[in-house]
Amino acid sequence: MPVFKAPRGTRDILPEEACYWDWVTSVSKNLCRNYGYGRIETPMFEATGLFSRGVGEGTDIVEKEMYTFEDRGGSSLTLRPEGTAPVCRAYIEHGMASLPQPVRVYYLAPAFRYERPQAGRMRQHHQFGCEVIGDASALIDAEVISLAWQFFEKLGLRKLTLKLNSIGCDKCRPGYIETLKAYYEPRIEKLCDDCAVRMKKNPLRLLDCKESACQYMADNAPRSADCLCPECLEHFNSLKGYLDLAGLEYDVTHRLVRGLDYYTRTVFEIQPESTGSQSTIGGGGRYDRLIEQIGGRPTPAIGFAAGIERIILNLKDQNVCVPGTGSARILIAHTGEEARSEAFSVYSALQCSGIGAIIGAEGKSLKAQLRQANNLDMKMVVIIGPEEMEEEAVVVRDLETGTQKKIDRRLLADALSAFRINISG
RNA sequence: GUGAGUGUAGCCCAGUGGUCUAAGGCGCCAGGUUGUGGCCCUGGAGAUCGAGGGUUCAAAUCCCUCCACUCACCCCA
Repeated sequence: MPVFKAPRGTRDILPEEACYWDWVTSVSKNLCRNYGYGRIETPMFEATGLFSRGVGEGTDIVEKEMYTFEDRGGSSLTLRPEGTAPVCRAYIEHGMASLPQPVRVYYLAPAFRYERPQAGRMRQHHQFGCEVIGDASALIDAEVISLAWQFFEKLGLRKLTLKLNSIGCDKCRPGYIETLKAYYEPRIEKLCDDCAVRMKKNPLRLLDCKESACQYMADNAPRSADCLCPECLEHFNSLKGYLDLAGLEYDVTHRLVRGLDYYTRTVFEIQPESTGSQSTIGGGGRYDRLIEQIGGRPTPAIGFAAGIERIILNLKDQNVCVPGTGSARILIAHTGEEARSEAFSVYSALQCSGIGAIIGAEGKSLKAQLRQANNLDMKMVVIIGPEEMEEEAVVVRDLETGTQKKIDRRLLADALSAFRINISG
């Protein structure tokens, strides 16, 4: 018999960790409601071409990280490696261009990338993301960035920094890349092996090399923000103005570039102080060309995504208290066959009136049932045995004080309320 | 895809060739109170020692391969 394990890079979310997931999802939903974002969920897989065209042929995601397979009908499909391209596909497919613009949506969804797993890096991970489609203004950039920041604030995460940059548009970026190449060309001998490859393949990525020799060169390299065309410069400046108005602190990090090809103008990342080598818990940027690249009319847009597993790592790291997951706090114990049936009736009645409870295990001693109640952190035990059957009564025992009293069966629901049972706590 | 480290019950771990039919702690189950939890005492269940192969009279222990986890690189959430 083979022993089955969760596949590499995947993880079970167990009940003991569920409170963190509930916390992250409830914060994100409440926040999005306040910001006027509607929920969207796209399929877990899409036509492969959506990603190769949208994310970019040359990116690591497309080149070596996608879960691509052929279905029985011969179509090439890919497990969603990121959330933005599918949302744009849905925007086009459902004619959302004819809704009032911009369209604001958010999602909570798994993403799949075939990578070497590490702490904070899974083959299946979950993202909270939001996208605003159909508005090119810097005001919307500021909105998305402040939503992202608020999200982490409300979660209770501290010691985060917001990194911001502008990488220009189709008009000014080619010129910037030439400037960058011209800067690196005479220094090519000093570059590390990886950077020699980047020089040819994706010069922008030269900027975020971690080799110390390259770092120095990157620090002193020409900055994209200094090479922006007038429109991009204006956009970047007004964004910074809005962020100042919102009281958001940001570091303009000229070496911030991102690994997906579709970004234009604004890019940003939110980084925790440090959790291993995973330095980003959320990031995003503007992607004004993506929608036309996948077949829509030219439509500006901006988005943001955060990794839920990484958020949870940081919540634990920072000892953030999250609300407990609501759970039954009453156990109905019973001894004897007759009492068992009665216990089940009581149990059903409580459930019907919305009072959470669990029923004691059949065939276990009263002692065992009480021990179980204690181990499960129950607040209250209702005891029904032959004696109570005789008297049409039940015993209600408060496990915290150790006191109990016998009451008339019909008064049970009232009595439980009188004990101020907190069934959610 | 590259490099390094680790792998003994649900969890933490002892054990570095024979005394290991693998020890201890937490947790779980049960008894001590034949209708009462927590503390205490006692007992029990639970391990093909990550998997497969090899060396040896003898392997948890040495060697090889694979798998997984962790860390770093790469990249990203």
